[in-house]
Amino acid sequence: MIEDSQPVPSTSASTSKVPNSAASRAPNSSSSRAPNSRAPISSSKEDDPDSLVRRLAGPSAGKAGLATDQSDINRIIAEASKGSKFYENEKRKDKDLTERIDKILKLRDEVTRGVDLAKVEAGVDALLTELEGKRDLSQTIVHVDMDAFYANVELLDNPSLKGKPFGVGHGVLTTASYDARKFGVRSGMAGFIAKKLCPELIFVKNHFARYSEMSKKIMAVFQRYDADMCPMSCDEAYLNVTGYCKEHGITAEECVSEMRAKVEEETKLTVSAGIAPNKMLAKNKPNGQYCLPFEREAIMDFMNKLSIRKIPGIGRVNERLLESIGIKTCGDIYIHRAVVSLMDKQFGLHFLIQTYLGIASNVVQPHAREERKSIGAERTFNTLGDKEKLLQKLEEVAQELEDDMEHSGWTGRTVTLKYKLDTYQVFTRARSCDRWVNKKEELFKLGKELLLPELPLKLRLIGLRVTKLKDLRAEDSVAGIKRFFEPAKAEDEGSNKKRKLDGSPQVHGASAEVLQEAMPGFHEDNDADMVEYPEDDDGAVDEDVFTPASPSKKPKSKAHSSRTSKPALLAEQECPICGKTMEVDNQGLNDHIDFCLSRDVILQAQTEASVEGRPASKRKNKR
DNA sequence: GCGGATCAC
DNA sequence: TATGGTGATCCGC
Repeated sequence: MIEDSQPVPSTSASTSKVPNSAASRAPNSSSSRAPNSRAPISSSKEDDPDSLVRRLAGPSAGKAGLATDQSDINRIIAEASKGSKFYENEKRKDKDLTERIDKILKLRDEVTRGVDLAKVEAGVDALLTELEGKRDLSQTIVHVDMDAFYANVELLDNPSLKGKPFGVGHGVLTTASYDARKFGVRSGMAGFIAKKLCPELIFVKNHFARYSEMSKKIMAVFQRYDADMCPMSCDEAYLNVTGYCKEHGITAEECVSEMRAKVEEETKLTVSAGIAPNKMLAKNKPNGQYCLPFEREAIMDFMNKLSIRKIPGIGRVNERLLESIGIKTCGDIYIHRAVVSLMDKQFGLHFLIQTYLGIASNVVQPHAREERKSIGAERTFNTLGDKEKLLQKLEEVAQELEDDMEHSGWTGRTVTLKYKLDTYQVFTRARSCDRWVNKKEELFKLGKELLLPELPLKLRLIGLRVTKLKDLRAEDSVAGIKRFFEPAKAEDEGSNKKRKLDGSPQVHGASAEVLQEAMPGFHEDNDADMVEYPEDDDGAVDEDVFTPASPSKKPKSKAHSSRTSKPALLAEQECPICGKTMEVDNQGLNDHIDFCLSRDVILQAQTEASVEGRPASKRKNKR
């Protein structure tokens, strides 16, 4: 199996601005712009820069294939945002990034001056050959994800929504139905913006308990095809079906067709799948659906046209940085390999070359509990400036965190306070201590010590996170408890080592617990296209991903009328998630479960990057 | 060890 | 008229 390689792009640079200048030699190629769009006709010069308009469209905007007329939609979004603090913050970030790019370009000019690029390219070609030798086409990796998961579950439960544009979620949408997506409505979009794009838009509440229920069914199906399947969220997973196909004497396509049919049969929900020799290719669903020939040529050809933004680890920032040196597609990486090589620190040569070759990790393993690095809670609220009120928010967050840590069995040594100003700027303040912390009073006290010196501030978010974790369920509980009372010192790290690869079974933990832990966080994702998968590339259109917020706990709730319609049927019920018992009716229990699911749970997942190289990003930013 | 940044989901 | 939450990683100090 191939381990992913390295770091990725990153940034950094010196300062100042630079008139692009020579550049290596920007060959036209795809790096040049679409002829149409960029006419200098940008009438109003004080218009938002193109980069800002794109930024305001949200993280998902660039990721999906989206129609080419996206610019109109972006305009509307930018217009609706204008003047808000959110907008100003985005503008600031866009400006900072633009400056950062100027520095990079200047650095590039310095670094390439008088250099024999052909020679540099020759060196890269040697690396290329070396990496090519590591190509592994022996494994059959599948990436599956549900089509518009939340929206389709809602559709299942409320058929009258069929054919109508609707969004799931309140202030911010967790999902947009296909009919809403036609208007440019996306998950993660603020409700009022969505309404502007689509006045007819219907808002539907989230029903997390339902999604969880369906998710379990789906995952159970996937697991039949790969016991080591790795769930990435409630509607997405990677599988290695090499063994299954061999055992049953079937092809990957047959296997996946069958699996998809099973999911649909058992849940009435549809699932998209990509089959390829590694995770990156599978996720990009070559040809929209299904298989890409497991051959070097086909893979190289596919990669050549693939937008750099589709590569995991390349987000909006890295996309712009790479674009600034002429790299928009993976094929462009080769064209500009000399510059990438000379600026390895900034861009990550190894990672990019691997990406160009279409080589990535093909290791699929579920995430182990002991890989967890942190646990936290945070809450957004209407801007507050009053000290007492802020402390109250902090206390609430501390309580939530305690509940979570207790429920999941963790304690830790370092507490980090996070706060967001009303300007949307984010800051963190941390403190490590000598004892293990997981109780509300401790969390609150430490948080307070970190927050008070910063006041006065006007905040819109407060969060707490604990790191340097110790697993209170590791080993036998006796040792775990014993340690809890011992002074926190570096030695114990044993519990956090990865013992996952030694084949030992998943330690113990109640089966219910294990199941819960395996349940990934919730978020809606991907556009899975509203169409059939086109023949040509550009088939699959991954869009964005949005993890739902916890249910808004209306702090104000004046005229709350809930009392008026309290149904009968009250009964002592136990929440399957947190175990708490309460006297409620079914609706009440459901609401509580929704609450639990939305804030609690949370996958241990995610740690995959540390196991297989990740394309992380390294940036380097001053200030 | 801390703080800022970027990213995935 | 209200632009999320959880977790990870990397870099520079």
